[in-house]
Amino acid sequence: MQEGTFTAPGYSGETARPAPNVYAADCPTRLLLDRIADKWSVLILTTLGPGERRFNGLKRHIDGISQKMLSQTLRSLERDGLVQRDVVPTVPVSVTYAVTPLGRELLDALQAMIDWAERRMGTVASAQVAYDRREEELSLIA
Amino acid sequence: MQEGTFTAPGYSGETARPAPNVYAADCPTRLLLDRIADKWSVLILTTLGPGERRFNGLKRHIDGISQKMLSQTLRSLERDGLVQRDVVPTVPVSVTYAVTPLGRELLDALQAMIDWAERRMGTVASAQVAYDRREEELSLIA
DNA sequence: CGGAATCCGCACAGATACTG
DNA sequence: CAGTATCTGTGCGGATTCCG
Repeated sequence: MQEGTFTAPGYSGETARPAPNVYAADCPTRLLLDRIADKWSVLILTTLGPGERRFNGLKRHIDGISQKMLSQTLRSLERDGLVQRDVVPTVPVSVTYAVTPLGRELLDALQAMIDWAERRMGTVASAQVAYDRREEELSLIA
Repeated sequence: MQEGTFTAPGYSGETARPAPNVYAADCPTRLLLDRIADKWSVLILTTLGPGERRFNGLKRHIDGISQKMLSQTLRSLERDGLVQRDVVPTVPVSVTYAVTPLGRELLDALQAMIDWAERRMGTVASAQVAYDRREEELSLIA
């Protein structure tokens, strides 16, 4: 087994405890975030959105990803049923990846977030500049 | 300054290079993911969704978050213009956090993803079990 | 109450080399 | 082409302590 395998936090030793609150650590949103709130998962999904791609095709398209992280994240997505891996036994072997129907659903659900990023990341960048400038001024007083 | 300040990757030494492709490292989606694709940002935003909260109120509601990460992530969200911090000079001082209009927009955009998690994380969990069982069988053959 | 400062482990991510 | 194996380091995130 390779080092990082994206295992769930796994609250195993929970034998009849207070159970803090229901929003808690096992709410669906947190479980989802634990899986796709990383640097590459969403990028891979969106890249596969228009159609299937091969390993090195993905690697070329997603600038800066290492083959290790690509391989690792693809396996995680495959395990979660979001991506399907198909091996075509040519010589040399050719492997294609595609989003599953479940992955397509998630991709659709993520689209609003992606659209927001296109529209608003400029505003966010401005907010940062303004914030940093205020901080700068405050530190000059002291 | 505290240790982690969520600075951008910062491609500084890029003096006239090939510039791989346009999807690249500075597309809006990646910039957004670099900021909110962490363990706590989305959780804090959704917790602030219904209305403003105080520091320890947030800490109590988000099970498992440490003071450091709460403080750090709140500052990051404030810097990005997504969350507003208000200090009420009572004794002792009371500080409230609320989503800004920009943060509200993002929250709305994230809602589809959250809804999907509610509906489908069960399916994802099943897919994992099935995947792990297949892997188990394969390793038994070898 | 609402943090800041410090210490520290370990998981994650990158680089490199090798394989079928 | 499509990966795995191994080494290494950085920084994320937790625990603890202290402060206005």
